[in-house]
Amino acid sequence: MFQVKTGSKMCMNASCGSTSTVEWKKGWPLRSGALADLCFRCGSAYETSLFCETFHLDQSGWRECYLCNKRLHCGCIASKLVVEFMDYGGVGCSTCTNCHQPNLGKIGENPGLFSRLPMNRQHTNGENGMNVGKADLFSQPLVQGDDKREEFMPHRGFSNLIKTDRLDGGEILESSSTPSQPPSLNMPLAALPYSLNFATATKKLMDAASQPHAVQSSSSSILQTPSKSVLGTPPGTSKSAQARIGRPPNEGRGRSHLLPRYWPKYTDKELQQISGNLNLNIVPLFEKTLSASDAGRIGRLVLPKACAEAYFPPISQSEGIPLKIQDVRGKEWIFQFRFWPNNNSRMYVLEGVTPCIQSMMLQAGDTVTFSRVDPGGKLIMGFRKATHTKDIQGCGLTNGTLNEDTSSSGVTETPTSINASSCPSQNPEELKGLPEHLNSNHGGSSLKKSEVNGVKDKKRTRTVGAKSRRLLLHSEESMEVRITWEETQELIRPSPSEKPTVVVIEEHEFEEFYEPPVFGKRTIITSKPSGEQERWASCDDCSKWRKLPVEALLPAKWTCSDNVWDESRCSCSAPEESLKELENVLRMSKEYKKRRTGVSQTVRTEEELTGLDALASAAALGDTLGEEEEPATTTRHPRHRVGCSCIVCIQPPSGKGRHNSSCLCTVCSTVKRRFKTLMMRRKKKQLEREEIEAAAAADQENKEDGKTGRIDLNSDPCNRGEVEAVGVEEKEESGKGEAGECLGVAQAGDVVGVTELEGEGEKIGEESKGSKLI
DNA sequence: CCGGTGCATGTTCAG
DNA sequence: TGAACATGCACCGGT
Repeated sequence: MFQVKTGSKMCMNASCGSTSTVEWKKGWPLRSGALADLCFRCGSAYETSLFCETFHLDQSGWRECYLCNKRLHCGCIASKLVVEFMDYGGVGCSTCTNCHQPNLGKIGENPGLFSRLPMNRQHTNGENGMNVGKADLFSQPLVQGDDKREEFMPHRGFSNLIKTDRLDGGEILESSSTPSQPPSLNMPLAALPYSLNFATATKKLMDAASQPHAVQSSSSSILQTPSKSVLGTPPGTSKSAQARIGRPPNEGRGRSHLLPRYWPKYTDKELQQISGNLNLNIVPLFEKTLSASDAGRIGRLVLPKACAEAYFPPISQSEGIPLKIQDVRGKEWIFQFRFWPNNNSRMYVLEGVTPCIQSMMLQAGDTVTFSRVDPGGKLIMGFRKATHTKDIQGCGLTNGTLNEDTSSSGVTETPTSINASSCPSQNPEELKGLPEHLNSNHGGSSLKKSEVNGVKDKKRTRTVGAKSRRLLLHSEESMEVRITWEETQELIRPSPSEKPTVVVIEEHEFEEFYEPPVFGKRTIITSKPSGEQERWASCDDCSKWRKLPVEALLPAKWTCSDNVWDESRCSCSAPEESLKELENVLRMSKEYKKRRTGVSQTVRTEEELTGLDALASAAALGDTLGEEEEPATTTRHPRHRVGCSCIVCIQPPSGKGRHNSSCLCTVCSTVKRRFKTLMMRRKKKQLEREEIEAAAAADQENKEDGKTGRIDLNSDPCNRGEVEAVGVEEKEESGKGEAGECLGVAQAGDVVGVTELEGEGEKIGEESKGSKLI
């Protein structure tokens, strides 16, 4: 049940360097794949890769919080230092099962590994028996009142640890709870699952950073940790703030150690941005480049086994558990975290990720990042968009290999660093965006580019290899990248200096330009309930959305620094607009895209949208867009979305946004015109039907009278009339459709304020033109 | 028939 | 060589 093994390994602490005999325990009820060893000489923590095979707790077991390592916040010793972990949703610990006090608090209040020494001494077992924290306290699944814990403290040789100044609890607490701690300081801690030993890890990093020989050690993962100067430098002021540095696990190549490609590669700036956006302290855990399968519709994201076992809650059942993960915008998602048996092993997946992936507009090749919020332990999911291949291929530093980097996570995209670094013709300013290890001019690193993060490029990009790349290009999702001519039309703008010559052809006015058109930036126009319109554009550097005047016309390449309309947001460092507004814009962007795709696939092939559909689109669009806080679904029917033409969704809106009956806006006039035409058509049809019926009756009467003609028993005069009427209708319809007549049913005045995406006004018009009558 | 689910299999790569 | 992972595919249930 409980095993203790001893072994020998090199202490990672460069200042120690001893080949210590360490002791580790197999079978922590915490995480598989991550155990802590302690160097006998210096006390540095090891991370070993033993898999928890001895026993495996299910989620009903007793343990400490896997996320935040918190326990005993209530200070209730009688609770055996155990709390019941009730919520796997990323929330963290629940309440002490003994005193029922909430088990939430700040790290500083949390008795950490060594800060519990006074308490541990209560459990000290003999001269050398020492409680080293988790290893002792949670080596067994205990139930309340279980005192067997004392039997599982067979540690020997730890006495000197207690005496070590390094392991002073107060010092640890201070270092691990310092509020001003820069985010990067946490990164290496993240490599320690459960932040096992905050103090020693921090100390080790500091020691390593201060000792040149440690940095030179190619085998040490400390190589990739941020330098001391970086740690102490406010984000954004250091060139390293832009450095995308992989933060590796603490040590070694054990079986369950994270491969370098999963090391979180946040720049400090990104981390700061995320932390700022969420106002939280973010601890990067790992990241994964999306495969075609991950980004596909199947909605399953394959998790690296080691990462899943190291950072996600342990699961014993294949069905897994629901896992709550928050995205960088603060939206919470619940995924099913589960596994499949696979070759005597496990394959971990997150199920139900499609909506999240789509909301982030991710594709195969993009990267999702997983972080943890400390304190609290909430899981955060971010992302980084892959850059265009063309931006990288042929550029010197990356040697033509496909680099997954990067414009980054959601609201905090910073593509410039790697983009810039990829191009040989850089000025010194641009070089500031280089990761330190890529830029030999800074920091004196002599690493070759192919050895970035201690791993060859091909390894980093393995998951987007030739096969994946092919899939990437031809996957259905990626087809959206292929911009259509119709879409291109929207981006084309007359040359700014050009004045059009108006030519009238068959009573239609055309603008002629002699200069070739220029491409503009795609933007989104929204409307407030008041009717005021706003234009939104995404910065090409940081991808933040900026609110602009509706009359603003942007060049193809536009960044925050070009934002002459809003001085407070003319820099990429400026925060984005409110979340609500952004959600609205992003939703519209998505819907816009969807609508465009849908339109190109349906309307283009056949004018299937009826006048009612077009009307419903207009109504639903207006309804949705007119109300800023409305979700993507219509308020009428949660399952229906913009454009839905069902009877529910086309109901006239009520309350806010309703147009006055005298309104003469485009939509209202269209509705009125349709209504008028419809009434005329109905009247006409009725007349025709009456005429046909009368004719049929007369004909039958004649036949009966003459008794010479045969009666067609299969003929239904009414139906025949109906068919003929439909025929007439269709004929008439096509004619009117070509003439641009818009018909439909709706009550005039029932249309809400309509907000147009750029070009949508024409789009609706086009739909109407091609629409059939009802 | 279609989409979801669970598992199997082929490929890649680290040890 | 075996573990990890990407993806194919059979099965099953719902429509």
